[in-house]
Amino acid sequence: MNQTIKPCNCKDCLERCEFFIRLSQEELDKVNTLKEAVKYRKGEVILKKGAYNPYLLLISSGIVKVMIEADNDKRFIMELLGPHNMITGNVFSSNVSNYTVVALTDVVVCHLIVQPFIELMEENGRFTTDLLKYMNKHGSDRFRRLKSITLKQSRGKVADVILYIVNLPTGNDIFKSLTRKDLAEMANISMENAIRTLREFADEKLILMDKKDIRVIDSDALARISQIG
Amino acid sequence: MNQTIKPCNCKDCLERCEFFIRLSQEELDKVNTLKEAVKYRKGEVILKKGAYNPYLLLISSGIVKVMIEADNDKRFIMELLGPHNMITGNVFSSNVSNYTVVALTDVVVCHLIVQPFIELMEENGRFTTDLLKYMNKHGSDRFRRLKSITLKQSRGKVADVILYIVNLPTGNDIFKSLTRKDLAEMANISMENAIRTLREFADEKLILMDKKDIRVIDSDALARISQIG
DNA sequence: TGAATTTATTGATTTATGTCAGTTTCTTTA
DNA sequence: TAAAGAAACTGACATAAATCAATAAATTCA
Repeated sequence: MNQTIKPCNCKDCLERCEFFIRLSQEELDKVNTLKEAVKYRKGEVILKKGAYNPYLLLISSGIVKVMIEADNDKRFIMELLGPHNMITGNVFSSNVSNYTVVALTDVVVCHLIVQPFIELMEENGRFTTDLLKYMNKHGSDRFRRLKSITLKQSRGKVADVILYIVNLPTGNDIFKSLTRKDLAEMANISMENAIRTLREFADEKLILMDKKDIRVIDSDALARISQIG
Repeated sequence: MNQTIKPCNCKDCLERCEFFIRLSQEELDKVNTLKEAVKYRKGEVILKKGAYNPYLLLISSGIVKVMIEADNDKRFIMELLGPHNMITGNVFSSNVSNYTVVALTDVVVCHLIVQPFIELMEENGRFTTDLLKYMNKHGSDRFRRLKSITLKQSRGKVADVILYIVNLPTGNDIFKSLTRKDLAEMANISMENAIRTLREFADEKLILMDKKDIRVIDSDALARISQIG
């Protein structure tokens, strides 16, 4: 079962988030009192679409996948997030989550209740502006993903997923936590198609596959495949 | 050629945007001095992906389509926006646009230069919070679109596009401004596929097609098709 | 450790959807 | 108003990618 620790034991998790720098110590202390840390084991659901969720989720440690789900069990993984990222989702416009968050590794998530947070935002424009910029930047990443999904075919999509993952701050070893199904759901193609495309890339010596581990050999070639779609 | 009118002649275009309500008259006046209105004719490009763009775009009148483009000429129309909507895009994190905006009808767009705007945001947390909520709400719409594109097949996608359009504030008559290619690019399928699917819906008496005009007859059935994907 | 379960892989087949080519219908404008 | 061009449509065909089925490999855990 998940363990709730309160107050949060990750004292620096706010300071580590880029958009909290404009808060005074006093404000930081206030936010800290709102925090509630929860541990999740690999594979556990952190947040389910349709669930009541008035929280901002601050990843303290570990990696999560953020995805959308259909009523059949089709899924699309929008993004992977590691430490010091915040999942805002639709919490500023609704208390019902429209996405699902699952732990890819053991994870500690700090929950920040949104209402007092909004009060802080209203009081401190600099902070809110930084937050908005932060969200905007992440929007650009999602934009690139959207472009991949809507405008490319399998090879381009899989190349993009590989490049997306190796460029994450947490980097290369994330592959060990991802199943083939995960990769397929990131590329929005079938698992078999993903496997075959990875095999192709390996045969073409663009990547090296060892069990789940994937290492990029020819980054330029992957970028070219991404480019042509 | 486009006509630049400065200062902007649409005095109320700020007041009409929901997120400007928390500005004082003084602040509003300040923003008004930053505004530059530009007229575009139907079909003209308002903003091109890759172009330098340090502006927030405020739609004063008319309808625009916001889309992403590949290097080949494949396109995906993300959203349609009408009067009193603001296109923020990625302007808070980059001055190079990653999307293209095209006028679907004759359009007047107010350009707001971003830097002084950001200063205002930093000074007025209430305003910035409202703006962020506004963006978040629009994010939810995009979310629904993403869900449609990634998890459904043609019939579900086309049903979603129809429902999306008829639920826009500007409503039903937008269809008159949209080509079959536009509808296809909204559903992210080929034009021929879109045409055939629309024909199906018409044969099944779910919609009524008269030239470009589309009228929904059986909204529930469309919702059901949307539901099952 | 070994049985059970999940995950990965491969080949065969089907299918949804895209592409192409030709025709008709609209729209524009000279 | 006629001619030219663009958009809409239709049918035939090609193909990328999904699905199905069967096997192999890896993990889990009792």
